[in-house]
Amino acid sequence: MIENLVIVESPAKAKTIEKFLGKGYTVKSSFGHIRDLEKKDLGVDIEHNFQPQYEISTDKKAIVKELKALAKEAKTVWLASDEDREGEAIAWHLFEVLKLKPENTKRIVFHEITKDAILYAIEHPRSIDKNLVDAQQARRVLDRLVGFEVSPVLWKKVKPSLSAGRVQSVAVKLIVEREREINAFKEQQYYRVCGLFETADKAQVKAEVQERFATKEKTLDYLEACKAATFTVRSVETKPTTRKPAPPFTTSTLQQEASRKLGFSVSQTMSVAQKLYEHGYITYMRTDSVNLSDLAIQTAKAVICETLGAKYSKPRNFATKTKGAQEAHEAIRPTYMNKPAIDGDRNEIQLYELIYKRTLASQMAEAELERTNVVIGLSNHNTSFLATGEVIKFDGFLKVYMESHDDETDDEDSGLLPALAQGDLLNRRSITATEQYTLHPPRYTEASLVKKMENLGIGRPSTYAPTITTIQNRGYISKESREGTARNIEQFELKGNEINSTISKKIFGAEKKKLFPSDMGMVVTDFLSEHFTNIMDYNFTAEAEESLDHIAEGSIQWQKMIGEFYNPFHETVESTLKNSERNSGQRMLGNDPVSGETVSVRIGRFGPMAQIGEGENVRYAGLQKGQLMETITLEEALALFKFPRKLGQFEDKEVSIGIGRFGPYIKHNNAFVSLKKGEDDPGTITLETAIRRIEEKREIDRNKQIRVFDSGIQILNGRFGPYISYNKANYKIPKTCKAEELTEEKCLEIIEKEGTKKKTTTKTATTKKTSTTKKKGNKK
DNA sequence: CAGTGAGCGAGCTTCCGCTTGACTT
Repeated sequence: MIENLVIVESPAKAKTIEKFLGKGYTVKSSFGHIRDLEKKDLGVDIEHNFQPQYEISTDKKAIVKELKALAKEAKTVWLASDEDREGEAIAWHLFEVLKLKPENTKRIVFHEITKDAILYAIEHPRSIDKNLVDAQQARRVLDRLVGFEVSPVLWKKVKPSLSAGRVQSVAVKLIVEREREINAFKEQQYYRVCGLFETADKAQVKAEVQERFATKEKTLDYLEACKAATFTVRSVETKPTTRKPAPPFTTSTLQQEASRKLGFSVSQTMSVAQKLYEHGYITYMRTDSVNLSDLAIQTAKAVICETLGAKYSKPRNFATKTKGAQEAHEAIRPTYMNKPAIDGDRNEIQLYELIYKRTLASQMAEAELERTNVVIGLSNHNTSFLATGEVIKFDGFLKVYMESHDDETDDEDSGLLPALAQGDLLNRRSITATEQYTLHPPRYTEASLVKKMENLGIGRPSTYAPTITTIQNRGYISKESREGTARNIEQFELKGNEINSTISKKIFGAEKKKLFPSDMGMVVTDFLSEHFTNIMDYNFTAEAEESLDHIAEGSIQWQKMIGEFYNPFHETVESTLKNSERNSGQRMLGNDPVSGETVSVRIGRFGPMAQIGEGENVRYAGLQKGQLMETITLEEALALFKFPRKLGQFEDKEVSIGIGRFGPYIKHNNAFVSLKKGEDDPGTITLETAIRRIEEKREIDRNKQIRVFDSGIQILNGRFGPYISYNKANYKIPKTCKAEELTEEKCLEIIEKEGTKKKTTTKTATTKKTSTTKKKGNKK
């Protein structure tokens, strides 16, 4: 017999709360939602007022059974899921599924896991807010209807297995639109002019001309003018400013800062944060709130006063401004503010330090700065130089933490300026004019996409990372790094009475871990934008949220809202299925100068491809990595048909050059060797070089083999250490075995064990395999 | 992984938000 059963969402939370409540309370976790719409079917009974068809999720069967048993013998059941829409729904599903009785069930909520907050909650129970639950049901049903009615349209009209949804489709659209802005961007050349001056007491001043010079001629004219000019300080203006610390972390801002400062991916940040949370080092990591508990504010204050002094302390609480924020939790902060460092692996230590400093800084005084602008005039020209200086009078929060920004440039040197006064004459040391190019809008990183989504109110803290993974898995977008190309940059330097010109190389267009749309992403975005304009609208979610708020207030019935959406929506689905063409994104590029036939690109069964002609003499070639159907030129498309290129014979077998999914390769005797990046060009590589590459590859392969058995079993040295290769499948070697000492029998044993394991575990891998074997079977 | 791009038809795919593990090539 137990006195009280308390059910929360997270097991880590359960542990903490159990400690606070002590004897008489059993605290359990539901591990999130326990029930959801039917997995297989639509799960919504359209005919009967959108009645949701719920089922207990397979991975929750065991926990539901356990909770049921405990609830039965408990005197009072406390439903303590989060205080937001989803949390309220979880409480309601628990109530329904566990068959709880109203007279001994109590609903409690708290925003922070502190003893006071929990005890207060226990003293102030309420009942389940059915209106809020209905808002959640509407949200759930809406997402299901959109996802499960639009995706099948894509299967029919574009390609099987594709997906569409309220959140993911808009996320892809953001990336597609950005790519198009970049393609449409017209870069402009200009010159930037900087000067180095000297005061009478030999102090140096760096300044920049406020104007951009559009041409080389104008730039050189200006430098000529500088030759004869005298330079005078026209004005000195000093203004005190302050800088405020950023609020403590939410999921989104943590992902952004961890990306900028630590180079973490969005999902990496979340898994490291999860570990910190499970260890009890930080508060909950999926939150949209910047709120801190009073306890946290008080302990931060104590820490700051003790270690840095009272003048550094300025306790504050921040207001959440994010659209659609639900604020069920606190901001992400250290559990104990008096713990500046933790034990853990490198990533955990770094992320904790980031969270610690950010939280502490948020409770610190503003930094006081003094910004100085000095205008330097020329005697013979009305364009002036501007020197800026920034002096920190009081560092305040900057002592521990400074937020980073996406568009940071490192060449901004606004440090200390020497004492200058109006009318001071300055000596010209040197003036340099450097060729520049305007930059296209930046591609999204994972983290900047999350920021954008949050601004639009699309997605939730628990879904940012999974959504980004999904749209990559579907092949709509990919995270890539590109090397960029070197370009000659001209620089003119005026020193004394001479102007010297130098040329230096600078890399342009380099991208690091940026999000690029694929052809499929673009075709699907266009298709959806054409037929489902309202869902693709950036305001769709925001407007839906407004309706959900009305449901939560009790002013509309949830089925009414869904009905108003569904009826016209379903008609669009039907008419699109009936009337729209299959969409392969085909684009005509022109005519082949040799045959005169048309050249086009489109998405084929195996991805984007180029095509010459139609009917009998049709020829195909796949597009290369980095090429987009939207931007490929006729010349680039024609070049794809030059492969495979025959080079000649080696060891009585033909050597040819081809271009595959992973770039250009050499084919010889059914073996494949990649060309060397940056050195070999597939269009011009000679037989001699190709043979050298083949021989290099053979040498590497020889070193790869640890042991080879007659049965075909091989022990190889791979990227992740030694492994067993047999019948084109790879097997992991258990840590207890030494690769060099493995016998053939032992290998077979491992293969058998791994083989049977695979069937039960990796679902995605097995389904993929069956689909490919099917295709092969069909061909024969 | 190194090429492919036909057509038929069965059977499958798919959403967003709550939670953790159990996966490792």
